[in-house]
Amino acid sequence: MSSKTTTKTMASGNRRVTLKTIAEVTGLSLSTVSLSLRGGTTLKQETRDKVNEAAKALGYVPDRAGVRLRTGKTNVIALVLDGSEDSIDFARNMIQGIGHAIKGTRYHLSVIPEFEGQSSTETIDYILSNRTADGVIITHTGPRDPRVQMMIDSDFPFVSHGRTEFYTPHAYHDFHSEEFAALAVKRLAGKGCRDIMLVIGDDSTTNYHNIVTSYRKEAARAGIEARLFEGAGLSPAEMRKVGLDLAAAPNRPDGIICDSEMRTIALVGGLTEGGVRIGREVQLIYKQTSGILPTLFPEMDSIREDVFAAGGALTRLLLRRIEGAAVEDLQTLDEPQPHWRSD
Amino acid sequence: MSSKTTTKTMASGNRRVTLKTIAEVTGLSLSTVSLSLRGGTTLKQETRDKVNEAAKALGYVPDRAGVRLRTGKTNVIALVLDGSEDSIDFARNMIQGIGHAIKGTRYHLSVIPEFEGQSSTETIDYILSNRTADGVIITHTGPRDPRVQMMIDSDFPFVSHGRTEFYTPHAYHDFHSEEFAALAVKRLAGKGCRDIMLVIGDDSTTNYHNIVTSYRKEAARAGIEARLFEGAGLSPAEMRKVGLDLAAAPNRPDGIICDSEMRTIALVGGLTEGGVRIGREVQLIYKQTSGILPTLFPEMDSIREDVFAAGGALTRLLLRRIEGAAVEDLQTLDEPQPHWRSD
DNA sequence: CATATGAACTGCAACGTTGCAATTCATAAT
DNA sequence: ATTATGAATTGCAACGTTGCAGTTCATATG
Repeated sequence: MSSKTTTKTMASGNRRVTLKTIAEVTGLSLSTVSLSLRGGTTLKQETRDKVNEAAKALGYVPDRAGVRLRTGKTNVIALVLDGSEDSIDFARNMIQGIGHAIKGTRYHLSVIPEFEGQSSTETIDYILSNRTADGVIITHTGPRDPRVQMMIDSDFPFVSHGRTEFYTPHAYHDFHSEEFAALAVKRLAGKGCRDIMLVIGDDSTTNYHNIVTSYRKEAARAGIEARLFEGAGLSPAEMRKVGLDLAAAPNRPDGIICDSEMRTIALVGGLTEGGVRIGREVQLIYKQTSGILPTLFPEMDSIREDVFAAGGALTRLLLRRIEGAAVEDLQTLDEPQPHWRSD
Repeated sequence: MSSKTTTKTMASGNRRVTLKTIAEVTGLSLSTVSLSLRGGTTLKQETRDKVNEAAKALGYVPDRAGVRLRTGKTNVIALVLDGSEDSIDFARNMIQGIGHAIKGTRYHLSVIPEFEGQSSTETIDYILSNRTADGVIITHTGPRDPRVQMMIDSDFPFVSHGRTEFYTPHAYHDFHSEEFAALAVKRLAGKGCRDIMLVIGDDSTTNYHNIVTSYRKEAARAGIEARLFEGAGLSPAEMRKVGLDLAAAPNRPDGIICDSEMRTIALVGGLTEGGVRIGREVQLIYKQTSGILPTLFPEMDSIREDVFAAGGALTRLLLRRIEGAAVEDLQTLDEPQPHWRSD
């Protein structure tokens, strides 16, 4: 009953519109139509116009299976989705970013979730041997990430959210973690902290090493104590307990840097329960990615990574890679965006 | 140098393994191989064994494009991902649930993100006219959801996370919101509340109506005041302000039910800032889906929906629907799981 | 007038799969 | 020995696309 009807839906006797349909309508051969639609320059303008008009009028969209069978091109990009909970709403932001970037292209997004501790080389192996996508996006890379190795070896297009330490270069778009750590340390030092602590997670990632190295260097330069707390395997409840214990500890640090939203929430919960006021007894800077934390802790300093934008950037790099661009031109770093509160 | 090498990778001269390869190896015809692999019962056991062995040894996997072109079956299920931020990590949980359920099947998951306010009928229209998936999962349905209407009309397999009010039945797996509201009201009444408030979002969803109706009914039964606060369009910061104002309001409710994690965080932030202690001056019950809130507010009552499980349930329903099961058998409700704290 | 040139278009095969119609071949019935 | 029966297997066409090798046909060249 709605007056808003889909314009695309044709009269009635619906059969799929294929090249053949257009050929019949225009009176041209199938080959000509195909050629024309792909921009064959040997065709005369009149013919090309005729084909284009017919294609548009009929709502022609190339059949993915046909194209794929013939050319091997899947027009699919695959996102291998890490199970990590560190960054809140990481999946949604990343996927929306990708979705936004492929809008208007022929690409579809296939998502392959990974589960805790599962070896994701299987996933890559599957994609590689079944050519199930034209390119892959992976996240949370390690220094010698076996997935990266596999894809380099078989010269398969991919981008990583995260760097590696391979000699052979590859496409990536990464958060500038070194800069993150440096900014955070400087800020804490500037606020007068003398004994700071970095609460950090998964030591298997390149990110971990980048942050830690930069953290130590910058703290040394500022001449302040730099401790490390490895929160990797801890559950949120355990992390909360850490905060609580820290609140009561005699040698409590006067500044904390936290690289994960999940751990920030848990830690702050514990500290607060222990009577410590963030911004007073302890300074805290966290890495912010989701918009939830600023609502929760509007008065806290943070440094932001825009995951939506990262998804877009990764996708654009990948598409260029698929089109054959040199990997050296496909490496970008995302500058951390500090959000300092009242000074 | 790792000793763990992929077993699948064949000797060297790599060409894709197709039916033809198996035919050559076994000395059978292509048709026989195809028939056998699909379990042709007219073949003699010896032949079938031979084919199966060869297929396994060669690591045969049917080519998706070939199958799709021939049969029209895409072996893809599409998730239309709502942009809503209400439930934290909804996307990840849902996708992992789906991923878990399709593990071992031939299905891939294609994710189509939606953006704020965008009409998602286009998305459905695209899937429908290009047969780009065998089935669709949609979420956050409205009572007369046009997407549902479209898919019913074209008899296309789908499941929704959320019910509708159409006369024609369709497959769904939904959270039992009525039960959620009833449980929450009873709990608050049991704690002595006389004037409660439901903070709720998007009034375009069926869920909204189900909750509100049940909420009112149950409050009436308990003989207590039942207010409604529509938090739909509000940003987290605005929601926080609402909490702050509420803290200072003379007629502040003594119990609050919140249907969204995002709004819970913001509201509690505001209330707390305003000096109100949750569980003392005000009772609060929220809908919990992510594991973050219990860490943040360990002492607060909540009612849980397991989104991971929902993803799995939706997928199983959808696959049965694709296989032709009657929609009447594909409607399930997920019982809310109350988590009451210290009494 | 015969032939070369080139512009504009077309036929055909192939990608990997499936399902029907047809074929082979041994055995049983006449 | 011929034919019918049926079990086991195979050939062929088709799904929609692309790209190469032609073909057609008008015009230019000798």
